[in-house]
Amino acid sequence: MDKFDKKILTALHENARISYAELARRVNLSAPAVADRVEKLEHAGVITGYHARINPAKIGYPIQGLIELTVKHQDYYIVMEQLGTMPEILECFSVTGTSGLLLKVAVHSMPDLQALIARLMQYGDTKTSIVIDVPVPLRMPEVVETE
Amino acid sequence: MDKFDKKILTALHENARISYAELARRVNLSAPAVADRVEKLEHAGVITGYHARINPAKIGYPIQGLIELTVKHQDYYIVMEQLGTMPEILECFSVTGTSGLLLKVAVHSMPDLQALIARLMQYGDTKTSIVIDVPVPLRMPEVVETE
DNA sequence: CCTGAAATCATTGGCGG
DNA sequence: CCGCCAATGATTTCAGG
Repeated sequence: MDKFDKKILTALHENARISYAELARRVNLSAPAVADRVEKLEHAGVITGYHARINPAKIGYPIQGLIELTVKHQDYYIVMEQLGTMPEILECFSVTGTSGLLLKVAVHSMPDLQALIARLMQYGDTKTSIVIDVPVPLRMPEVVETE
Repeated sequence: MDKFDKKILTALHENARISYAELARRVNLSAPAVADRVEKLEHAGVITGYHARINPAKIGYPIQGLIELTVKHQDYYIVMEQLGTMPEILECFSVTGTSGLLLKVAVHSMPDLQALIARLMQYGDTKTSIVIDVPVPLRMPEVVETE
């Protein structure tokens, strides 16, 4: 993980669709060299994917929420299975503390949010917040050069 | 937003680095046609970016946390400014409820987490959870076809 | 939205540090 | 091991229909 890898990660985090040729120009290496490094970063698990970021509000999901779900321990695996079947759930974190799970969700309407909460309440207590704004949209940790 | 746009969004969410040629094959359109549609989706704000997903644990940030920050109202804009200067903060949501802000953070070590919390406590009460696992890594809302 | 041509890019193999 | 160069095949892009 040197300064080249650092620049590669930064550039691909900023725009994952740039060509190897363009990436090569930005980091001052040849295209085969950067392609090689990118492949190594993928294989090492540093880069785990490339994703288009889609604005939920523009495709019919104007309401985003965060739901803390306090699951009874014996239901944990049943819940995890169920979460996979609910398309409104965009992301899920298993966390320490009483709640156990934090879900990021997007829904069409308030009644839909209510229905989702009702469904989740089968598995434990819920505490819901509505997302008003996302002031820091997405950032990458500062890469620490090694070796 | 028809079935072609839906397929385009799904494919680019799954892998943002595929070529227009490959995308064209998957949706049964020509490469110029898909390139045109993608540009329109970007310009319409449906696609807001393409990002490499980087595993924080592999670049020196093994600990991820979620911090609820209850900001005193008069400090809100000062806090927002400060958050932009803290590289450990990966994402920030402004939410309803008492806490007001939810921060997703990644740090090198527990002492670093403690230091970050200490810094944030200047601006309000904090409640920190450690992320144990991310069972649903990232999903896209189901696209609803219109027109 | 498609086709087709020209420019650009990706990918491979071989060479040199 | 790592990166560069060169050549081939694929892709992007633009024109015209």
